[in-house]
Amino acid sequence: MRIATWNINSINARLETALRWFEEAAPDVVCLQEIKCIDEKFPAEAFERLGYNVAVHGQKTYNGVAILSKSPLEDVMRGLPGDESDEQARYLEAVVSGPVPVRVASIYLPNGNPVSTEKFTYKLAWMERLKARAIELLAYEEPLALVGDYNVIPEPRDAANPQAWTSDALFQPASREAFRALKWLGLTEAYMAVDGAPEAYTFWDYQAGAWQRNNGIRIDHALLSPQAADRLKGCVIDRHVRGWDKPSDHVPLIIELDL
DNA sequence: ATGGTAGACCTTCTA
Repeated sequence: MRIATWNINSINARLETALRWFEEAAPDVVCLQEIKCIDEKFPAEAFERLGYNVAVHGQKTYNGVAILSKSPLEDVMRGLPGDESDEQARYLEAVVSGPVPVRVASIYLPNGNPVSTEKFTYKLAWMERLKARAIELLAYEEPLALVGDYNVIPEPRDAANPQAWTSDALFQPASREAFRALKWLGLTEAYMAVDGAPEAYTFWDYQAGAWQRNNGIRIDHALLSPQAADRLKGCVIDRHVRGWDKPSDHVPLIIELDL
């Protein structure tokens, strides 16, 4: 089973690009972030025609996440627990049914810039809530994949020009520590776990010719429970999609699980 | 030191 995560940067502005990739890659499950629309405006029919079941947690203008799956989705949960006042649509969780069910979460972790504002404290608080949810889910001792745009550059090797990110929320020591703390719970980062783990990026800014200069960062990640990591067969970044017409600034990250 | 791009939407915010 192949599970992908992709920050699509508006599903409606990107529908043609998205469908092109779905037909090319034929993934079993796709977690989308930054759909930038309310549930009613998600083009679900276009994906249902390709055989996908659709779960959406949308929001007007900003954020918004979705899960698309060829096999039925059960136990759908919208929103990250831990703060009733949080209205940002950044977390959607569901169980992909099958002989070996897999729980999947589509995560759009807050960007957190600028660092000296409440946006950064919100980011860190959100990561703390994600950690609490991960502790609950790990207790099930089942295959679990927490995938998405984490907005964290884990290590200097994950940026073409790490110096340029030192004052950015994505590369703050506190952000990186919180990401490491998630992994220390017993989650395996899929991309780093596969043989080789070549230096590669998942995001290139639209500005200043970042793609042409390969000035990218690796901020989209897949964290796996031990029961999922045991079944990990591969993890690839679909880099070429960034060179298409009307690209998202992110590209898909795909994990393959032997279920 | 600044500007460079993209999307939603109404004018500026977010990234």
